[in-house]
Amino acid sequence: MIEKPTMYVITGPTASGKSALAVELAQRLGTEIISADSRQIYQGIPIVTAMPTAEERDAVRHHLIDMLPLDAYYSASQFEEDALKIASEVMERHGSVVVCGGSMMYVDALCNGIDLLPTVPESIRKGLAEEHAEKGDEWLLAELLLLDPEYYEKVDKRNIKRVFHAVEIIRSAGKSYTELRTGERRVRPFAIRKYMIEMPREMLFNRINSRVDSMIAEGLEEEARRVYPQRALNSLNTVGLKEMFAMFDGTMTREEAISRIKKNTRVYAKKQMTWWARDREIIPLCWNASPDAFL
RNA sequence: GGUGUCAUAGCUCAGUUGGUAGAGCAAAGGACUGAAAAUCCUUGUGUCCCCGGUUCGAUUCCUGGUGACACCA
Repeated sequence: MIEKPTMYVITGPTASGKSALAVELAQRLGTEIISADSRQIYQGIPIVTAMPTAEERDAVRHHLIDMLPLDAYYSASQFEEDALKIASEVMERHGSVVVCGGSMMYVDALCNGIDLLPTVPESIRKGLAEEHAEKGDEWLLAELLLLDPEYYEKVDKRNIKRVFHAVEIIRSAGKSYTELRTGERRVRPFAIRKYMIEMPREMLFNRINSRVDSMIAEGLEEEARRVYPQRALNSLNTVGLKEMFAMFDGTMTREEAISRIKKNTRVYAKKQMTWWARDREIIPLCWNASPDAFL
């Protein structure tokens, strides 16, 4: 019996040391890295996203980073498709692949699959946005109740972004969202070992704070200023940039902006920990574990 | 040394015409299936500085103390 190829997934809260560990592991396995990061995939924002360094990228080949223009639309589903394709190529070459990233939904989409929904045409999204702006949340909720009463019951009605999304999906597909949302898990033709780096919270928060300070020292402000004209883009709705934009707009002092970045990064790290806390397949990994722990 | 003001949640402060208290920030917990570093939800017991007094009852009023600040010497 031939051993199945293995995908090693390294997740963990931001600033827990995923990238360095992934590089070490990939070197030991003689394989490549696929990034699962919804912001590192974009070009032009290497500082705020803590992109792998030139040395790391020279040492190990990285996929799905630094490749999309900021205005490109991307999603967890597209990530699933792209990452799967690359993963099978890499596994064919090397027998294994390392996935590294902190975007929770991307990791889940790759490991378990995500429902096949229609891509929403720009015209439908825009049209709905205009209608929503004009008629308000109540109207949008009524629209969902009409189109899909079952999902209407389930959805968090105060999270209007979700309501909006359901309606645009229904309009694009001509089917109810409930029909499309099967939640089915896909079985992958390879083994998956999913790890999460664990670190005492105080230590993690200290690392986050000092990482923000070094981002500032490396020129976060200049990076933010360069992309400021495009600030409405989703790719730039990101911790570290939105606070800088507020500073440029004069609604925040420099000092406030920096401490907000630290705070919001801490909140983000907590969100990641909450997400993976209910993942039964995740294997906790002590922050100072050596790559031997995997083999 | 004298006079005045203040002392309430980790921080900044509000408030109780005497019936043991609440905002912002900080912090904590959670949701999540095609925007996810997004989006959304929930959580405030604290010797109301200390000792006494008045009162059925004091964090609130009064005496004294301690500390901070301001002004006068």
